[in-house]
Amino acid sequence: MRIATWNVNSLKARLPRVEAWIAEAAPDVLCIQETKLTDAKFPAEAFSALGYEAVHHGQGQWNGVAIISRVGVDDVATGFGALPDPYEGEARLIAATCGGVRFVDVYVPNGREVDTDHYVRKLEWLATLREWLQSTAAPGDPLVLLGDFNVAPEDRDVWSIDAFAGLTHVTDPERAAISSLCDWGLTDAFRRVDDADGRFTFWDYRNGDFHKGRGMRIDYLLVTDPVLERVESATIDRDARKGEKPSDHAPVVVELRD
DNA sequence: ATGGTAGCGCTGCTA
Repeated sequence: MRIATWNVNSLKARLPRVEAWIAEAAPDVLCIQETKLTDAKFPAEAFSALGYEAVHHGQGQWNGVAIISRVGVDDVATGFGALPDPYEGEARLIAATCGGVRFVDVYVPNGREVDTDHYVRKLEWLATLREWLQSTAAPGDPLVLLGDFNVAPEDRDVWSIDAFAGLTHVTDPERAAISSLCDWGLTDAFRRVDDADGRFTFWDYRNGDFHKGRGMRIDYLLVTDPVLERVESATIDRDARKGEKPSDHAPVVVELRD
């Protein structure tokens, strides 16, 4: 089974690129973030034309997450259920079971600047995610928590740690929140098979960052042990960041043995 | 080169 995560930065602006990528990469399950659409405007028929079922959780203008699958979409859930959401009203989580694996697709809040209200609520959102996970799933389940985490787990996951001094995405509390998720029973599937530096999934549109190699690895797939033992390969599709109207993120693809 | 990009939606916010 081939699974992928991709922050598309507006599905309206990116639909032609997403359709082309699906046709070429042929994922079984693609989880996307930042659709920036209402549910009413989600182009489900574009995906059914390619042989995929899709479920979407959106609000319009900002955020929005979707799961696109050709191996079924069952038991769909959105948001944190009964738990209070520090970003109430923002569409940042959708979960579904596809091909026997539970997928939890997240768009973690950016946090803007350290020690602001947004940053504090980002940490609370991640703590809530851990609590929600613990109350709705077990580490022995085949599960993938994937998406745009807006946290670079290690110094080598940014192009220059010095350039990030005092900024969000690399602070100890943010990294501790990701570690806490992993402590529950998750492992970074990409790092399991690729230990190299300079592996990035996001490059800011500004300053020509992509062409200068100034990126960050903030999109990943955290998997439980039953999925980890099936991981065959993990790649970042940098080509998807090139060409006409690219997203500022590249897709991350993980191949699982059957 | 002391500014640069992109998307949303129409003024300035978000990333």
